[in-house]
Amino acid sequence: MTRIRHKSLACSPGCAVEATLQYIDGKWKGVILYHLLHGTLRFNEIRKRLPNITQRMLTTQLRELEHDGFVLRTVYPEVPPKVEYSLTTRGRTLEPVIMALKKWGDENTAFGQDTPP
Amino acid sequence: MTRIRHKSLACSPGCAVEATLQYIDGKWKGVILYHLLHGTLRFNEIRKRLPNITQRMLTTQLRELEHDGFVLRTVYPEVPPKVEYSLTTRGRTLEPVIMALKKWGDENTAFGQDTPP
DNA sequence: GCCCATAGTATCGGAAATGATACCGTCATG
DNA sequence: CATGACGGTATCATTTCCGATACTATGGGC
Repeated sequence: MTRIRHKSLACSPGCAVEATLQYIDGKWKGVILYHLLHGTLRFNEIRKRLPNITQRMLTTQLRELEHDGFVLRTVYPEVPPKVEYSLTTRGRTLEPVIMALKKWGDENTAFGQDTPP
Repeated sequence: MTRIRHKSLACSPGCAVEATLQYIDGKWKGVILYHLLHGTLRFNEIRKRLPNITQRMLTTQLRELEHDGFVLRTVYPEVPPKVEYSLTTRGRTLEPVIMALKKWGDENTAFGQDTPP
């Protein structure tokens, strides 16, 4: 059910590079983590920030991030449901990585913008 | 023929993160770039450093890296063939990204080793 | 009674990424 | 004349990922 990533990983030195990439690949995880760096968000709040993601994708990506220990999922027993997502301590260790990605993207692609809510 | 990556990219702010990831995803590119950071390498030298990659995969990944302007491919008209791969200036701009990935991997996974040739 | 919001699941199908395997050309060596 | 080194291609099968769509539960407001 939960995807079986992080399989063989049989490179030699630069293996650490691959290992890290395995965690943040998946088309949406990078951005999700980026947004969570700025604070706790509810499910639909994340969704608004990722206009093209489907509900299913967001759910699975969040589940994987949770499974990998980067994200904390807090369910409030209310109706309508309320679920908050935030970074764990381990999740925050990815900050330098995410920011390096962001920086490169800003400087080398057509995305130097930041639209505040 | 050449894969059509870098498609929609319709996230809002953290888009730059995704944009960068699109270039270095692909299961092998990260490591390839990492090894090339240390200097020019021939085809089979790279292959030795990535025990599990198939010839086809190495070729396609290198072609994509070349297409994206990160890698320079130099063919020497000799027999047997000799082809060298090195980073372009643009390729070197990825160094902080690669090193951030490497560092995180070293500190947070079971890959704190570096086996010298 | 009916609709809405929230945070999901379930199911299906297609596209894309990766892997396995076999083959190619040329010259040097034995 | 067979073999090996090097840097590939070609073809096919499989795995994996991703998207579209439909469905669910519950309580509050109208």
